[in-house]
Amino acid sequence: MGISSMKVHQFARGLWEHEPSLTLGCTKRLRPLAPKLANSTAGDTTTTALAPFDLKSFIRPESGPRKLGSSDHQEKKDSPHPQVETHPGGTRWNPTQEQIGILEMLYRGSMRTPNAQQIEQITAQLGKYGKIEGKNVFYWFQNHKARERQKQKRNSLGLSHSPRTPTPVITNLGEVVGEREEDSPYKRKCRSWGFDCSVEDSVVCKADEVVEGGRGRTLELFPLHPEGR
Amino acid sequence: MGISSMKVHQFARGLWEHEPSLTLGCTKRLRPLAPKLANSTAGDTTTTALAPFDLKSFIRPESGPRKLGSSDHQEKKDSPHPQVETHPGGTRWNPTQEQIGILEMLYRGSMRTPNAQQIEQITAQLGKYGKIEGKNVFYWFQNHKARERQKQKRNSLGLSHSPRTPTPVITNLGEVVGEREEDSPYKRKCRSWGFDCSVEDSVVCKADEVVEGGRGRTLELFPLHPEGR
DNA sequence: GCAAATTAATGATTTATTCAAG
DNA sequence: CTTGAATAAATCATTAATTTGC
Repeated sequence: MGISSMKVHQFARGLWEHEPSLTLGCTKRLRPLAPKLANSTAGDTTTTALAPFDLKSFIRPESGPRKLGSSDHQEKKDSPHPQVETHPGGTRWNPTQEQIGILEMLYRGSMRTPNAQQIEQITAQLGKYGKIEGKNVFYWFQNHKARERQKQKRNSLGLSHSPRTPTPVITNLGEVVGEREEDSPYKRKCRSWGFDCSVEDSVVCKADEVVEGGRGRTLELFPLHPEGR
Repeated sequence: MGISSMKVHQFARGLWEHEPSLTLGCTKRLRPLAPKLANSTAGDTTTTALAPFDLKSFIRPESGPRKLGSSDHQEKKDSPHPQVETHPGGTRWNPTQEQIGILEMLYRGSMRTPNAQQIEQITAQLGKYGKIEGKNVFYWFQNHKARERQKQKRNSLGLSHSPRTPTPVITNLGEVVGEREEDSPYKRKCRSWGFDCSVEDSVVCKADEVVEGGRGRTLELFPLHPEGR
């Protein structure tokens, strides 16, 4: 019984994003919105100041206590020293253009499900352009692949290439065909999970260390795999 | 099935070797207007040595697990039939009675989706009874939960109405939407990937070290693939 | 001109399926 | 057949471009 409903949830905060001081604020990524092109931003207004602390973050999700009946021991996740929270918990990866560019390039190059080793290296490389972890790379490929697929499906479906057919027929119930993409689905299994570099804090991943420093032994992670042999 | 992927993306490989002049296609997030990427983060140190980004390294010619003598190409992951034979030696986890017993106990104790830390500890404990890895624990819970659920579903279905039928809501797609199990389904998010114990090769995870050594923070995980061994 | 409200995009998780070892 | 392993689909959750109101 433990209980302890301590929420493991801590406050999020995007810290690493220091000020946008000079230059214009176009550092940011693109708009997630509709693909319309319109440049905005531009550098005139000095305002770029991003929101101070705005945040609806106040809306804290209130994550429920994950009750685990696990026996004994509760975590001691909280930090004794309230430092700037550098904790991973709340902030999600926010890829830079360089990172996205590289990932897309790899994707176009037919990479779909990189293995641990590849992820490790990609992460190391991308780490040069901004904070990033292996899981981000892993997820990126998963999501990109999936969304690319659904986009294509949607296209082939509703919009057969009829020059002018304003009324794309929407499939009733029949789902789309189930053909498996050539590049993807279920084909071979066997993959071992890996381990890997420990990127920490708000510090950017140091590629070099990660890649080369094999000696320190990397910590591993969870679904991990030993096998190296 | 099969079929062929005639088109190969090999050419892509060459692509990767290009320099960082990448084009960064603005497929999505990128915006044509964006003044190139270099500005990574603006104001901070521009030092940047920005690495050149050589993807070549990703495709590491062969570094992986040494697969003795087998010379194969690692390129084109697209291969229709990647004969990635798994490991000849049989590698899948073969749980012992004690391990299963403990896992089931935990399951009955309401544990469904242990987080990294928990997995870490469980693994450590179970490691006392036989070789095991974090991923095994992870998968066990996933599978057990899923199968337990489908078993129940099957029962309630074939068994006509049970004492109390929740009357599941069915969507037009035929999907059942009604209530989600109280246990698990999609409700809370937030889990941290984890990190974790460093299991060394074939060595069993040492609980003590793992548990206490907790300095790890966020590590990550991902799949890796052994290419055979 | 700015900032809250909208909204599309997409990062992160969980569940459903499928494959395959034993 | 049972079940460990792995991938794809569905979903949740957060971010940032765009809209809207002042």
